[in-house]
Amino acid sequence: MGKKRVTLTDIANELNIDVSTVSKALKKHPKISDVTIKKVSKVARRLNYRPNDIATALVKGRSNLIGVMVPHTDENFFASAIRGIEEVAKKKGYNITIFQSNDDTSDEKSNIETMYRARVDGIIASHAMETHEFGHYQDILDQDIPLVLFDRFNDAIDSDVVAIDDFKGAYKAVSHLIDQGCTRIAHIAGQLSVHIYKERYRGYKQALEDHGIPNEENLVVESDMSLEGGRKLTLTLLNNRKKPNAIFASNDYTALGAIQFLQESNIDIPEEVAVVGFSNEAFTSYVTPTISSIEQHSRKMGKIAAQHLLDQISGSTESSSAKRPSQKTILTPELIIRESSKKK
Amino acid sequence: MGKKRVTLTDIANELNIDVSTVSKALKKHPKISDVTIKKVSKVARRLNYRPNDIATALVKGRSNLIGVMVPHTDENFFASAIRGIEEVAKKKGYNITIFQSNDDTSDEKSNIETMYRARVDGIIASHAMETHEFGHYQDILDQDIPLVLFDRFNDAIDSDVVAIDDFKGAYKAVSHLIDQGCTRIAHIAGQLSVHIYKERYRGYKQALEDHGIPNEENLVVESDMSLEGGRKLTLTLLNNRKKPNAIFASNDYTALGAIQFLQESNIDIPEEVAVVGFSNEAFTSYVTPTISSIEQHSRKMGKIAAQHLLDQISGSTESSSAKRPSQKTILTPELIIRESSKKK
DNA sequence: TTGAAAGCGTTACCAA
DNA sequence: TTGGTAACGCTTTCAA
Repeated sequence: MGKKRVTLTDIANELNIDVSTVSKALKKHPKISDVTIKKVSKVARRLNYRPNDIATALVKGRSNLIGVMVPHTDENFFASAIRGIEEVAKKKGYNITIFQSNDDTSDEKSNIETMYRARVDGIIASHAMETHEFGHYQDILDQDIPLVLFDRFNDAIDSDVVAIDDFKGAYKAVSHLIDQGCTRIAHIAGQLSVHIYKERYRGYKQALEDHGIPNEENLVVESDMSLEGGRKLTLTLLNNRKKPNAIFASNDYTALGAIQFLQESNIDIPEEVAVVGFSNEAFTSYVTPTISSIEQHSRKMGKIAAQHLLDQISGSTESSSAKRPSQKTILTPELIIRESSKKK
Repeated sequence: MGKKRVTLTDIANELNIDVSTVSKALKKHPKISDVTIKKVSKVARRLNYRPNDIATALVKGRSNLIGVMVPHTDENFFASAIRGIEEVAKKKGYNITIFQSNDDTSDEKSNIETMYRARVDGIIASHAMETHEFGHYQDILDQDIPLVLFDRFNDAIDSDVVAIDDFKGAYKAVSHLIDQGCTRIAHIAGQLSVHIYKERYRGYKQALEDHGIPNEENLVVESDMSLEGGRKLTLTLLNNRKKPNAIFASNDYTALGAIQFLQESNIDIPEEVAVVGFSNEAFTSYVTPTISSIEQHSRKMGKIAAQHLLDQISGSTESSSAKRPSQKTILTPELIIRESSKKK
């Protein structure tokens, strides 16, 4: 049996005063005399009293808990977003509890259910890759539970959003390759049913068009975003009659796969084929050659998401009848140029 | 104002029956008639009722929450340990809430305070690097709150422990280098005041001794565990009159720094200097040359830690008067041989 | 099979 | 300045 914890009642009994007095004394309520405050805090310290936040949450109707759900906690991007969220939330006295969907819609639903039951004060989420129906997110909004979607979101849900401009990121990457003199630029895309990958593909096409380079269908391949996928698809691309002289990959793992395959084929990087990835994973600056990539500002994204959520929470506490319009923050991605695309 | 949530009372009023009946009906208590159960669940579904876990926690005295504290959530090792913890905990209906100490003892203390106030049912933690006084952990034990320390622990605290055998890991790494014919093996150590780094140093020395290789003081340097530190100290090591022909680094970042410096100095790896790191970070298999390292089984560590904690929790529920002795699980690390140390 | 009431640990309101 | 009491939403025990 867990040890019996010290309660306000214990302190009250010890001093022969009322619990309500103890409660007020501990929070230095102005109507309580200094002597009482002193007495109470002394006993509280002696008994090693710690408030029971669960009881407080029940009466206040607030848990001071923020639910955070991401596809995978151990992916660099999400881990650092979570870190950003935590920094901001903690400063305001909120704790966070973390859930992962494993990119599985039914896990996602059950996580939302759990958060709801735990009466979190708000939810920050990045939805599962395979989620295409967003009723469970709409339910959150319908319950007036503050919600912020980050990185992955969907226009069907009118919530706050923090994301980067994937279109612009891709546009920058491809324009840079064109600057370097590349003329036949291939694209290893992600599943085009997914918003962010579609946007990256759009940015790729737009950049080509704006620079008067024709868009060739067989220079675009769709991958599963794995390193192995990057290798295989690079082989496919090199089998083209007219080989590409650059590859823009939708993430860094496929970019790395491409680079490995090119190296094994004795193709010079970046002179014969230049490569740019996406996400700026830590390893891009460790490998040889270092890989040019797009920085997504994950930590900052997390911070902003938390900020939006806290705004909503404090907004909903006030009885402002007007409904606050949802906030959409789209960050500008940054191109980091490294060896894999910088020609002499 | 957040929307008013549906409660048991709402359902009871709707049906003109008592809350207690509703409560029992919803959990299909055997003494409640099937008709009532049907009626109740129908209304519950219609009103979209969700139990308030906070209220339940208050009356049951259990929060179903596990507190997890690590130095940094965005470090690969910890992120994947957390993932392991979550998998196991969730299966048993526990949620986890995550805290990071930022390797700062005062953050660590305040996190413990918060967890205590939140009435977590148990704590899994890896202590801050700079923590050398463990009273705040002892407090947890004194309150009979289940505690498991993982990876970083201290003998001053008699808690459950899950860790790897750092001594053995280092021993394996160094023995492997000797097998490869290396005779002058340097060691880039971590702060030797920290248990795990001290153990790795011990393993290093023991391996040398067991193979009849003299231990030379100036082949051992202490680093801050950063990539940059690895580079600088490799320079120091190469300045020795008799240069080393192998380096055993206490983590993968310093190993990578060493490799970069060796490459820039046109020293062949592994023929002239072989390198082994520690932790088996993902990037070790991406870089050139791939880096030999020691796998620490972080995910598994997390799973076992959670298992130990759940054992403690269920043990403390039973009124078994006998105090359960603390469980120490020491995993055996695994040597992963890659290009940086495998000679032809 | 159902109901009534007490209680979990706090807070908040009104009365003393 | 302090005390009493109801209330938060649920579970549990005992009575009906």
